[in-house]
Amino acid sequence: MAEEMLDALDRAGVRLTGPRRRLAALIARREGHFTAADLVKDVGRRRLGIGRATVFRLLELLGEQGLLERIDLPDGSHAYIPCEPTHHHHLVCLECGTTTDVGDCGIEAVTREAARRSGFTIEQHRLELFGRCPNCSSAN
Amino acid sequence: MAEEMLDALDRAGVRLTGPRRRLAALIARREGHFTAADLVKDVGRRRLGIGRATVFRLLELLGEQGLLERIDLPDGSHAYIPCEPTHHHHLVCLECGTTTDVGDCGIEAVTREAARRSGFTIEQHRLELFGRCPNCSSAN
DNA sequence: AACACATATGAGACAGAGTCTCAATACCGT
DNA sequence: ACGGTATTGAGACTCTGTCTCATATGTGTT
Ligand SMILES: [Zn+2]
Ligand SMILES: [Zn+2]
Ligand SMILES: [Zn+2]
Ligand SMILES: [Zn+2]
Repeated sequence: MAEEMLDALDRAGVRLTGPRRRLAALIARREGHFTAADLVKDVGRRRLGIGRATVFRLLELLGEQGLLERIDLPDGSHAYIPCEPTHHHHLVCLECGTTTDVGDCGIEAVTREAARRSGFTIEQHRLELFGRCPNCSSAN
Repeated sequence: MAEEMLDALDRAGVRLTGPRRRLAALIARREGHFTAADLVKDVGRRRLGIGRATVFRLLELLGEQGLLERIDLPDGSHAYIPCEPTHHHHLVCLECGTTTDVGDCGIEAVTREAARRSGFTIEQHRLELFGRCPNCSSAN
């Protein structure tokens, strides 16, 4: 998982620096979604001495490579999800943060229909599903 | 449109104060989506002397009443759209900001299918469609 | 292995969004 | 008109994210 990110960075032609390697490892060991602040806290806790700016820079880079997707939680804050670089959507557990990928399942048909009705040209869409994962559902 | 908001506020049991009336009027005359900062700027331009905090407080109130929906633009910033309080989704023009409502068009089926596959209990979802409105499409 | 130079880094300043507190004010039922 | 309570504006504050710039570190070349 960390290797995957580093490979992608290499392919993208950027340098494989120490901070980037350490951050990739931190991201790889996280579960579910996380915020930039979470990562910064991890860095602090392990005294890695990596600057805040560097964390944000890497998040942006990985986002561009499609390995991280930024979602907007219902409370308005931003979170990241490690991701395959193909188009798909996310199911986010509001309790434990676990996420699952969801294939398009017919969304394309919905956007086509919306385009037809409205006359808009649709260029991108964002679908986020929130709820409880099987674990958290049963352990109510 | 402004009346609609004021009625809803009245029904919600909050006071119909001067600042709220003036803000409702400002919101009513906006077109397309707008940010909190846009509203604050409007207030400043017209020297209405309404504090920033009051603007945010009203946006939250109207959101709770379902008359305003907060969306997350592709660049990560938040914007508001005046809205009917029934569940639906938005088509946002990336060029001029125009928005159009879209009924569910089959989204429910998509969420049901996603729930079945993943075992999640889905509680809410957010679908945002971005593109160009008929005007902006033709005037390329 | 050392070099040269572009890229990346950390610190901290900065800008913007949104929240909070609190004394002063304005609404609204009586 | 009055009184109690909800609301207000000001400004402090917190948090997110960006920017700058002097320094450090990769990396292709020798
Ligand atoms: Zn994904
Ligand atoms: Zn869960
Ligand atoms: Zn709407
Ligand atoms: Zn348009």
